[in-house]
Amino acid sequence: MNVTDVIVCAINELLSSCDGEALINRNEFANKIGCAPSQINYVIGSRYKQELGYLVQSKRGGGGYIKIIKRQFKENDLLIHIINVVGESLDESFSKALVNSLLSENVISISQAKIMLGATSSQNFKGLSLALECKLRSAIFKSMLANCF
Amino acid sequence: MNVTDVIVCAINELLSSCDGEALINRNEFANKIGCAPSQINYVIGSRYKQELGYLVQSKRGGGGYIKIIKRQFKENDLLIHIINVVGESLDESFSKALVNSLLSENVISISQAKIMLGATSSQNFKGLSLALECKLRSAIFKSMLANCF
DNA sequence: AATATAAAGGTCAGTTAAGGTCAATAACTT
DNA sequence: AAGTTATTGACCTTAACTGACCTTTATATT
Repeated sequence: MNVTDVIVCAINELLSSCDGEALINRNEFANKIGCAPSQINYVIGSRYKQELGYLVQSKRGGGGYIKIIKRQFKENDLLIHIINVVGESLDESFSKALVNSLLSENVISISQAKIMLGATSSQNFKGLSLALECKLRSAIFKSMLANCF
Repeated sequence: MNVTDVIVCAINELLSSCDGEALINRNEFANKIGCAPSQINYVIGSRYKQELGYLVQSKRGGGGYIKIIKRQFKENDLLIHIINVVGESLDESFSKALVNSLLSENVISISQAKIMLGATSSQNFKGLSLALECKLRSAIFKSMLANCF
């Protein structure tokens, strides 16, 4: 069994015993497992992605922590589906279309839609290459959806 | 819970029980909390900034005090204030503080706040320089606010 | 009135305590 | 052999906290 798997097990156990919220101190946790602290980041980055329904929050400095939250999506599987449909790149017109379709299906409200359109507007990315713009838009779009519910 | 959080709680309690005005004697207050007097300044400086809608007044010498006043914004004034306050660069922690401030003043709803937090999360900007990240966040943040109403 | 002293609050650099990133390497898989 | 996944450590950023020293103000003394 990989160290990575051990970490995954430990986090999952925390998640299920703590109502979907695992709160850890990175150093202490790494020490208990017996690995480098940075491996905790590797595991979180590779196994607890947004598209899998997880949210990760953290704070540095004194009293710092990492929090992993498992989302209950229920009937909003549509969200997961859309998050998966959006790959690593998203252009403005497709992003607009997605927002409009979410709106017309009443998954999001008009005010939410407006914010999303603002966030993904190409105006925000002036000066960047198109490839970078689309990559960022994809990350931002998925992040908004994942955080939204 | 950090000492800083204890101080924040104590100040917030004073603010809400005293009609938006917290009046303290620094030494006495620090003594009650159990910290160095200068930590009070640290907390005020980092949590009760003018940009977040607070005014801080103080007097030294005998009978000295520190007064923290929570500004009351009318309607869209807070919105205007925030758009003005955000320059060409915005780091994650300040952006979070601004969103929370909009939320607590009921200028935006919780679901709007979540979308904004998702859109401005540093996770979206991995691989970029800090300077570019903050520049983009500023553009996105202002764009969301501008579209929002 | 001028001066000295005491009683506040302010500042800032330095310390400690976290978590984040990334490139290099090792260990699997196919 | 090539490609993917795991693992690490050196270096970075952020946050909390403190104490030595500074400035301001009020009050007591001469």
